[in-house]
This record gives sequence, C-alpha cells and structure tokens, in this order.
Amino acid sequence: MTEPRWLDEKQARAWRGYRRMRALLDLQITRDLAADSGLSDADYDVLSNLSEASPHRLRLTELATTMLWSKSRLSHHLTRMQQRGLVDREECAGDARGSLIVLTEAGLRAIEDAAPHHVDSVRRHMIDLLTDEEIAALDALTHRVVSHLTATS
Amino acid sequence: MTEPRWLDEKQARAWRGYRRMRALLDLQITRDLAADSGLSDADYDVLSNLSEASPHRLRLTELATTMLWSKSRLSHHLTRMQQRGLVDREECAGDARGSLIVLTEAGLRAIEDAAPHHVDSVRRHMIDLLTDEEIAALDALTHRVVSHLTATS
DNA sequence: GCTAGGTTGGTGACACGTCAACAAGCACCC
DNA sequence: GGGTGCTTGTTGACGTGTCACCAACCTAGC
Repeated sequence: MTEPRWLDEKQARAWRGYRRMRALLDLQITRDLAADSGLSDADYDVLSNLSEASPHRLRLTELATTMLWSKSRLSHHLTRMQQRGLVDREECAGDARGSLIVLTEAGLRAIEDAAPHHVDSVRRHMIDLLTDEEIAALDALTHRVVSHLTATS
Repeated sequence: MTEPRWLDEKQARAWRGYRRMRALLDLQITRDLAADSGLSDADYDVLSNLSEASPHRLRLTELATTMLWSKSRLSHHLTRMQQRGLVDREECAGDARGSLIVLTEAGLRAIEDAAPHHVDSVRRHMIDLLTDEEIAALDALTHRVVSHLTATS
C-alpha cells in the first residue's frame, strides 16, 4: 500500500449512507416479514426462488448458487424448513447423488400469503421514497457493480 | 391487504439489483478484509467507531446504539475481541453499572493497518465504478431512506 | 431514607452460519 | 472396466447472533 486514496467528502457521505440504509432497511424488512408472515428473510428467499422454478423444484446446488449461499448453509436451512413442512427433498432421476428441493403445498401458501405484505414493506420503506430518476440511477449503478463483482471472482 | 401493488418492471429491476449488489459486495469486502487484515466486518466496525471517539473509549450502550447492534450481541463480541487483545473494559466513573470499552494499542494498530486496504477495497468494488452524478444520487436516496426509517421506528 | 421503576451490562440456552471432512456417485481416459 | 479426479449433498464441530432473564445500579417521588 503506497499512498492510500481516502474517500472525499461526497464519497464518504454516500458510502456511510449506503451502509446505514443497508443496516436499517434490513432490520425493518426482517421485522415486517416476521410480523406479517412468520418467515425469516432466508425462508422468504428460498421459497421465492422455488416458486419461480418451473415445476416448483430445484437442485440444491443450483438453488445455492443463485442465492449466493454455500451448499452447507442451504442444506442446514432446508432441514429446518423441511421440519416445518415448507419444503421437501426428492431423489433426483439421472443423478443418484443429487436431491431435488420441492416446494410443498404449505410452502406455496406461505409464500403467496407473504408476498403482498413483503412488497408493501419494500415499497413503504424504500421504493416509494425514490424518484423515477433515482430508481433508474439505482438500477444502473447496482447492475454495474454486480457485473464487476461477478466478472472478477 | 386489499389489492397488492406489485413493483413495475423498472422498480423490480432496481430492487433485485440492489439486493444482489448488497450480497455480492458484502461477500467481497468481507473476504478482502479478512485476507488483508484478519478482521471481520464486525471487528472493523467496532474498532473504527472506537478510534473515532474522543479518548478512544465509549460506553457499551452508546456503541451499541450507534452501531445498531443489540447490547447482548455487542457484549458477546467484545469478550471475544478482548480475548484477542483488541479492546479492553474499564470501570465507568460516575455509573457503577456501566463499563467503558477502550481501544487498546494493538486495536489501534489493527485499525490503522486495516483502513487503507479497506478503503481501497471499497473504491475498487464500488465507489470508483460510479459517476459523480450516481454518487450524488446515492447520497440523496440513502439519506432519505435512512431518515424515514429512523423517524418511523 | 426508601421504594418503584427504569437502565446497564452480562449470561446461558438455543438458532443459525462457516468450515473441513466425508461417502457416494459421476465422467473421462487409457 | 478400472483407476483418477471432480461433483453432490450431508454432517459435526465450532464461532457467532438472538432471546429471555438477571443482578446491580441509578433516579424520582414520597
């Protein structure tokens, strides 16, 4: 490290703002989700990904990579969700190692009940507070950062 | 819940982009921090807050509220950091219940060594990828959301 | 003073995440 | 077809976060 290039005033403000929003928004949305639906963020993400899949089932590895989770974490979490009846595991035809994660009836009901509340929460605490220009800027900026991060690693 | 107002295309793109950036950026910055300095995000935040305090010490409750952490979490984390010699606890003159969290010499060295690398990481993976207009938009937008969230709760 | 009610920090039990290791299965190549 | 090496999903141990509870302490009102 030669001469560290510190952030200037504006950059520092933006960075700290981002960090703080991130933390507060997380807390609030987690709270709302738990109060409205009894689900955790993690539960919601798993259910939502499964519900968007073709016949409501996905390979564990596939689910893990799209969620940016480790297989281990997902496996642990799925056993807990399985005990609550939200998902199930099926054997995978064609690959005897694999297991298919299936959305159960109860899981489908859970995500369908939760989604409207969740969208409302996201709107109230973030989206509806932004102008169209800010939405566009956020879209552009986040996607640029995302492609940088997925290219590098 | 009457008629749920789903997100339109642009809003959904921005929201998903935000979520994905958030996750990827976290992973990357955590990785960098661990590789460069052997610190976790949590460690860094604690040390950075302490180093900015007047005589390098803060009440536990004060630190917890500025970090948006529970006192319990902070207390647990501090005992671990204390075992590594990064912080220490002092008795609090004037309030026998309280304890002052103090930055040790080693803790100061740790944060001073870590900071340049950390700033570099933040620049490379986010700040330097944004235009000045985007920085300004991010600043405005995050601070609006933050004040909404702090006002409500 | 002293009592009632709030605050402070800590603790133990439990939920969750990470990491390393593993058995089982696939795929390829000779 | 039988190594060789990679992939898949699971497990156990351990580090970390959450929650409920607690003792010690402050503060105000009487």
